[in-house]
Amino acid sequence: MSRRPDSLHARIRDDIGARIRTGRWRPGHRLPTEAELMADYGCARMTVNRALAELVNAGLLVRRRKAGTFVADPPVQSAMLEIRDFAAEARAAHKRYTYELLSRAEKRLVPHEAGKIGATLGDEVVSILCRHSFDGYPVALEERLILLDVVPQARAESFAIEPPGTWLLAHVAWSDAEHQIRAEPASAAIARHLAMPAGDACLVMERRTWQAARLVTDVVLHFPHNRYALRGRFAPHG
Amino acid sequence: MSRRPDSLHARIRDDIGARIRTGRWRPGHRLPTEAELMADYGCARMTVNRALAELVNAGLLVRRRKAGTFVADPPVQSAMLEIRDFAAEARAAHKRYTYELLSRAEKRLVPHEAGKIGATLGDEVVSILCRHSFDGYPVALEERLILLDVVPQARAESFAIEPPGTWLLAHVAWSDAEHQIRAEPASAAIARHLAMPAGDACLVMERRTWQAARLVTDVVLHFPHNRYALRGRFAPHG
DNA sequence: TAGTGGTCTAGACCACCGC
DNA sequence: CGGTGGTCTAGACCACTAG
Repeated sequence: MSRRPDSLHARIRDDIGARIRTGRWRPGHRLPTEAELMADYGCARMTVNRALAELVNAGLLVRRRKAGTFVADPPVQSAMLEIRDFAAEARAAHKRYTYELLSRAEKRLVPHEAGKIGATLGDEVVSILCRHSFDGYPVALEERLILLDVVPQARAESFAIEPPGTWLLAHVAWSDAEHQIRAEPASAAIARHLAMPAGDACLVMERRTWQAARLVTDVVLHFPHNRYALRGRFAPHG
Repeated sequence: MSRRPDSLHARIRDDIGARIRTGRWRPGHRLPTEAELMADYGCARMTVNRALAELVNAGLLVRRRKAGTFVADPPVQSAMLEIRDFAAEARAAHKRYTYELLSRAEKRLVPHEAGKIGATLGDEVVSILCRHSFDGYPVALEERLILLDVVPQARAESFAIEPPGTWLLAHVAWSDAEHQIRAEPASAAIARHLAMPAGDACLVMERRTWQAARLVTDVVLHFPHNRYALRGRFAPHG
C-alpha cells in the first residue's frame, strides 16, 4: 500500500475521489457533512472544506447549502472526446433520431479479438452491431463488445430499444477511456450498412472504457465522411 | 464592466488567470509573493493562498519555496487535441522528421476565405503551404493562415526552416482553440502532395486559434489514412 | 428556521532551498 | 540564514434553502 505522507487535505480528497471513481459512491450519493468529516479525520473544518472544494472544482461533487454534498452526474457530451449519446446529440441538433439493433450475440473472445482489445482469452462478452440515424440517414455504425464479467447485468438486456451506449452510461461507472480516431475507406459491408459507396472515406473512432483497470467495453464507430464531423473547443492549460 | 460580486478568492484567481491567458504574463514570469498580494487585495494570506492553489491545480502556475510563484509552461502535446508539434511527436516516436515549405505568400483575405474562418474581409494574412514527413513519408499537409494584424512579427519570418506551428507556439500566446475532425477523400492536389492515390481517405483536422477573441491562425491538416491516427486518453470528470 | 455550505481571518509552525 | 510557500487551526459571520 505504502501511501505517501501526503497532506491531510490531499488524503481526504483522494479518499473521496477514489470512492467515486471506483463507483462505490454513485452519482447522486449524499456525502457526510463537513462536521462529520471533521470528526472522521480529526481535523479543522477548513481542511475538510479545502478537500471538498477541490473535488467540486474537478467536477466530481456538487454542493447545495442546507441540502448537502452530492456526487455529481458525469458530463454527457460537452467536448469532442467525451462519451457520446447519439439521442442527446440529435435532440441538440433538432433532428429525428432512429436506433436499429442489427445483431446481438453472446460469445467468448477468440485470441484475435482478445489481443486486439487487451482483454483475456475466453472472456464472455455481448457482441452488438447497431446503427444510428438522424432524419433517416445513417450517421454511425456501431460495433460493440461488453465484458460480461464486469457488467453481468448486460446479459439480461436485449438492446432492441435502448442503444448500448446509452444503457452503459446510465448503469455502469467508468474511470478511464482511450480513443483512437482515424480515416479509413469503407469496406463493402460497412458501406452497405451506412448506405454509402464502398471505398469512400469513413471517420472511425474506437474507444475502450475501463472501470478501475478492468475493461468494460470496446466500441468501434464508423461515420460516413459527409455526414459527420467531430468538434471541440478548448483552452491551453486544461 | 459589471463584474459579478464574486468571492474575493475568485476575483484574485480570475485576475491572475486573465493576465496569463491574454499573454500579459508569459511562461516563466514571476508573480508577486503572497505577502504582496495580501497587501494588494487587502486580505488574509489564506485567501490569496486559495486563489493561487486553484491556479496551480489548473496548471497555470508552479510554485517553489523560497523561489516564488511562476507562470507555468503550457503542456506541449499530452492529449489528442492539444496543439501539436510534429518535430516533438517524431522525436517521441523515434522517427526522422522532415519539414518542407512549399509556398509562402502575403495577401488580403477575399470574401470567401474571410467568411469561412470568421475573420474580417481584407485582413492581411500570411498564407503558408507546407509538408511534414516522418522517415521520408509525408504524414501531413498543412495549409495555414496567420493574421498579420495580430501577429505582425510573422511578416519577418520566412518559415523556410522552422514550421509555422512551432514558431507560433513559441512566439504567440493563445487563449482558445476550436477543432473540427472529419474524413474526406483526397483531392488530386492533396493526394499528389501526400504521395497517395487520389480519392483515398484522408483524416482532416481544422483548427482555429484565438488570442483574447482575436483570431490568430487557421490551419487545415490533411493526414493520409494509413499513416496517421489521433489518440487520447481521459477520465470521466475532467 | 435551523442545518448546511461559503467565505474569510489572524495566527501559527514547518519545510524547503536560494543566497 | 531568512524568505518563501505549505499546511493547519479555531473561530466567526453570512447566505441559501429544504423541510
